[in-house]
Amino acid sequence: MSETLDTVFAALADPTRREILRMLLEDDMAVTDVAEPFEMSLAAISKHLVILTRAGLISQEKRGRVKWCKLEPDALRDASVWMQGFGQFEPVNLDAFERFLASEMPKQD
Amino acid sequence: MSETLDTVFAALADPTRREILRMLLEDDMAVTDVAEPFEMSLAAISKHLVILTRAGLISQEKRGRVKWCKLEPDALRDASVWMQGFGQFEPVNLDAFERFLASEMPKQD
DNA sequence: CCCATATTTAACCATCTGGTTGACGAACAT
DNA sequence: ATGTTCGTCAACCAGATGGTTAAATATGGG
Repeated sequence: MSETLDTVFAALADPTRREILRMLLEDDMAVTDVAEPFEMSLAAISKHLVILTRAGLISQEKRGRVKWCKLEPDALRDASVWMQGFGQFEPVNLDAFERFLASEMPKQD
Repeated sequence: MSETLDTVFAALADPTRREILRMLLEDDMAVTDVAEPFEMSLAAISKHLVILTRAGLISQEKRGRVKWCKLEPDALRDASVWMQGFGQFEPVNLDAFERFLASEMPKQD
């Protein structure tokens, strides 16, 4: 059903990949620049970027020789929604959903 | 840094474990009852429960022969906070919410 | 064309994962 | 005491994961 959650959560389960996402939060980056602060090969980083891309968490666009990596935070939405379902512990009934909705609605911007 | 995020996200990256959490949202359950709806061995479910326990997402308490599993939704807080750092995706829209609802419904076909 | 830069691919390796079956221990019931 | 139910443990397996190095594939610049 939601293979997306599988791949998103799996992608987030690695500290290197979370750090990459954090870096991309500041700005788009070329693959080489993403790799620079890590003490691992460029090939390893390239693999991590593939995993992040397949999870939809980043997108990559090639301009010339350089492939730019861009954060795609929308991909976190489903996962975030799933997790927030557990924030309202207690019942799983519609009341909880309504409270959830009510608490989210005003923040529409 | 936070090994916790590793284990929490890794625990969430499996559909069986997410379904177990969903079941526990309704009520505490014995291990055997957790395993019942799944088409896999009790031993396999037992392993999944260990992973969820180590991630802090559930707790287990033995009363007599029966080991009860209890959801610990607080463990999701750190992960949730981390994700909200990417909060460019503004809150939850109804579309996403409907998907959440659907995921909470008992499986059909 | 030749060379350097940017990135991926290929082959390999060690370890982790998710599943199996079967044996085991612990707690109850009769 | 014997057996049954509950759950874990041990050994095993196939496949995924995270890393390596070395070769290959663009692309851009003298």
